[in-house]
Amino acid sequence: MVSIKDVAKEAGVAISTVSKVLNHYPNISEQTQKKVMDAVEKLNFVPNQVAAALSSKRSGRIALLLKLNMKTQAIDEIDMQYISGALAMAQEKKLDVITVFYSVIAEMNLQEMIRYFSSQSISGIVIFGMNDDDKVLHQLIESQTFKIVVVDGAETNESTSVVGVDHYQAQYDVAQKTMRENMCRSILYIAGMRNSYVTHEKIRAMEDLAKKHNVKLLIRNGDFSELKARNIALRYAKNKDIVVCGSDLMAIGAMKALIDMDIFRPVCGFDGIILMGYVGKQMNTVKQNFFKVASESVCELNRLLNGSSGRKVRLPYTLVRLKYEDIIC
Amino acid sequence: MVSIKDVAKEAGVAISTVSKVLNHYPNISEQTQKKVMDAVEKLNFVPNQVAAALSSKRSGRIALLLKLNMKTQAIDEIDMQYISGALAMAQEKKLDVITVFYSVIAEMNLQEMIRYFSSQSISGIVIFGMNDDDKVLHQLIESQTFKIVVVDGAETNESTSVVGVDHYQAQYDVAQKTMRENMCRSILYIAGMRNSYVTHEKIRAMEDLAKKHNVKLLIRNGDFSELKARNIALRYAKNKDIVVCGSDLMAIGAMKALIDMDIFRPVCGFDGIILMGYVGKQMNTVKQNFFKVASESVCELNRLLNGSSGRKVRLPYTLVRLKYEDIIC
DNA sequence: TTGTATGCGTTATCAG
DNA sequence: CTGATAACGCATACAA
Repeated sequence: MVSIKDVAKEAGVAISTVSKVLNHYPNISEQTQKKVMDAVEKLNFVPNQVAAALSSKRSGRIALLLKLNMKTQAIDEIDMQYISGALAMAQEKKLDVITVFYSVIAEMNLQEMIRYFSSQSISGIVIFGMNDDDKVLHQLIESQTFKIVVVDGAETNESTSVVGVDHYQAQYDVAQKTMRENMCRSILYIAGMRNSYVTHEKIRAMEDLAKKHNVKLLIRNGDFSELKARNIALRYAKNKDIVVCGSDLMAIGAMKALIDMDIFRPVCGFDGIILMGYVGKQMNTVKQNFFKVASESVCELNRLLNGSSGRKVRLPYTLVRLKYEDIIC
Repeated sequence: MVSIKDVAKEAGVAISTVSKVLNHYPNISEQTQKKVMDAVEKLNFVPNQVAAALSSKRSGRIALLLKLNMKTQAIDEIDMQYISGALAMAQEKKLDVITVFYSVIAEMNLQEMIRYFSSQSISGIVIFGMNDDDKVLHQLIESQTFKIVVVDGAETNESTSVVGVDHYQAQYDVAQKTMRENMCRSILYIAGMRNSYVTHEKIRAMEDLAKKHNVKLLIRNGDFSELKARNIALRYAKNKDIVVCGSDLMAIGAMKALIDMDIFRPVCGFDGIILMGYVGKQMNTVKQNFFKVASESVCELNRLLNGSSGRKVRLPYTLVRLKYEDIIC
């Protein structure tokens, strides 16, 4: 393996000089800079990130924390977009990435969790799909031991940012659009996980919308489950005018239920996943760019790592209807 | 951060002794062993893997090489299963994992690729979805620079294993089952990527099957694309008795085409992805356990890392039909 | 502007 | 059986 030492020898300079050139230190003469870069080029040298991390203490290693649902592929689609978006930006920012599933850390207390990440030289974490009742994670955030970006999260602090679309506004928009396209005096809203931050936001949006337009609103809890949404729709959809769902997967469950009941109600979803194209019926939905969400999260994390302080980053969304023709390729 | 030095001081022994205890060296007295373990416990010490990797050169870091398809969610499902299976086993075997997409290394030559992985202290690689014409990857395998497991691959060598189901037999079985369930004198086979190893196997199976049962066989290339399969079905399915596809996604494309043409032909797929449950029509397919494939691959890689030599590992499969009721949850 | 020396946390090689 | 001590590859304060 070719090391910085070889480069130094080849270029006829000291190791530290090579290091400085590579890390863009100021006060290096054009000449030595060129000598070093030539040697790097010639030897095809790539710095050993592990050694660099050890030496500098500032590892450049970040963790992606994902909540994996082993049964529902819609989640797979979103998680894959998250992963690829994150990796793309990580590569650009030269960050080393490890992927961790909630199941791995589920049983840990705060100290164990800190040790777990520390032992891996992690300095930043992107948390996807966090809930209110992930108590230890909240403690982890409050401890400010690591720089953290929470996707679709709520609170920020000095070393914690949140990134995501405005779920309140998006839910409001898509539901209002669906209302306006149809005669609507009453809405069935099938909400996501009760303890999820985005669910609070979305319910708030629906309540405000219902109040503004003076329509009846029935809220039921679908827990992001296709099956639960199906059962809720079977039970309550009949005497409502439209069905609004907190996720596409639940919208699909509800729509399938309506088809089985042989009645029609407009259904709208949330997320814009490809699976929507396979269902046969078109629905309004909010298209989030999960790739972008993740890449922006890593970008933001990188900023935190470089000393900036936590903040809230809002990403755009669009309202769409997905047809089979749109998604086949 | 508590280091091995702190443990040594606490236990009243030398650093090297602590290291030996931790790495289960022989010839350590019960007594010091206990002293060290007590100190480890008390200080809540977890070894720094980064430093260990640097020092030992044998990193315990492995890379997952995935071919990401940004448009088709079916692939997402499979890739997610791969990732989670791999991570699960990696955790068990205490291996550090990084995830790499083909796009990252696509343009590299052999030397650059070796440097890339070396610089990350990678010692083993699991390659998913490799094709015949990934020339540089073949060189990488031949170079035996790293321990490698190729999922659904062909050749092995001293430091390379292959893991996967028997695609020949599986394709044979599912097609034969579908044939027997229907009057069948002619088959349309929509094959996967031309340059993929599994495609060769599957085509061979179909040819043998057709010969044995003395039925007509038309083979067309669908490249694992839902759209291409659709077009092929539109064009050729009408005067064939059954349609056999090299992947579920193509089976879905073909089935949708048949529905559009308003004719019925039995279609069978391959993979057993959840999306099959959403299509409305049931089809025979081969269910692979992708989670298991990946976890077994990592397990096998671990064995290679520990000095065993390359071999071929066969995993089981089952024939199934997926209904919406099976996949909703 | 460049080079020297030290340390990061661990493993590994020797003496003892 | 245990303990110094030299690497591992790189970053960085400090000296020149």
